[in-house]
Amino acid sequence: MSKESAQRITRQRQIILEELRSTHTHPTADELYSIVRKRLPKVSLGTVYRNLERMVERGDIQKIEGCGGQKRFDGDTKVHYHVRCLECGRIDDVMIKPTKRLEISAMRETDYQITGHKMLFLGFCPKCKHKIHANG
Amino acid sequence: MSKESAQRITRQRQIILEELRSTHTHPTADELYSIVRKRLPKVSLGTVYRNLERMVERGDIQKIEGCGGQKRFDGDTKVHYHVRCLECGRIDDVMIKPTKRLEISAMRETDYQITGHKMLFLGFCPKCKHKIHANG
DNA sequence: TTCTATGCAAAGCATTTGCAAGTCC
DNA sequence: GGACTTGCAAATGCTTTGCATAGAA
Repeated sequence: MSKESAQRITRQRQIILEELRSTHTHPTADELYSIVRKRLPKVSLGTVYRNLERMVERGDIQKIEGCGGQKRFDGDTKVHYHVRCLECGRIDDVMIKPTKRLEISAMRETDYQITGHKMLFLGFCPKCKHKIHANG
Repeated sequence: MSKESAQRITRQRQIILEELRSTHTHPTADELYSIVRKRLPKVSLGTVYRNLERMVERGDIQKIEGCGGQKRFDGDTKVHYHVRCLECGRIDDVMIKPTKRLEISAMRETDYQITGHKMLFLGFCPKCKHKIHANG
């Protein structure tokens, strides 16, 4: 029951992963679908969703939630943080080394067994922060 | 354009806020709707959604994203963290004092102007952590 | 009275799913 | 050949919205 069925390397799966890994824009399933379709015009959106979900489960990619309606995906498996621009919605990586210290404090506080954490910084990106100041 | 129109204190709005503040379960809009309906049987789900959204904008409550399909809400306006049980989905508060230190590091790293952050711990709640060990 | 808020129902959007056909091993 | 995947389209689930009516100020 806990054994997963074998994985097959399909052309769709390869290209989806390849394209996700070669971008830094943290695309939505929909955006990635557009990208992949340039190489695989007949691919379906369902296939993109199914594969992304599976890759997340296997730990091959990361899912970023809490960025508005659509989920976003990140092909970088290194554990790292993200930042979202409150003005334009853009997501960037924050290559701070995540700290176990906070998890230990949280574990003491809650009696949970804590296995990880997700951090999302909020603010204004280099382009938008000037706009904001001009209006302020 | 940045001036908001006046707010009216309706019975619906009052009760929605009251009920959200008096629970610690971080309910979804839907769950809160069920609760509110006990006191206001004719309230509509749309009203619950509209009011929650407005309260979030005004900073009267917090929205918790990244916990699966539905958004969750927290009537506690004190800044604090959350933890989600990977087994049963339960959300609890983590009353760690959020640190500005990480925001400062992130600001250096990214050239964003960072105004805040959201942290979600992941793990197993006191009830579920025993189950997991039993199977492990 | 005036303008915001509500209830209801329909619409919208992202995501998931069923199924027959296709493909990998 | 058999099991896993895909494409297609319909279905699902959460949330938003339009509109006439009700209600707060």
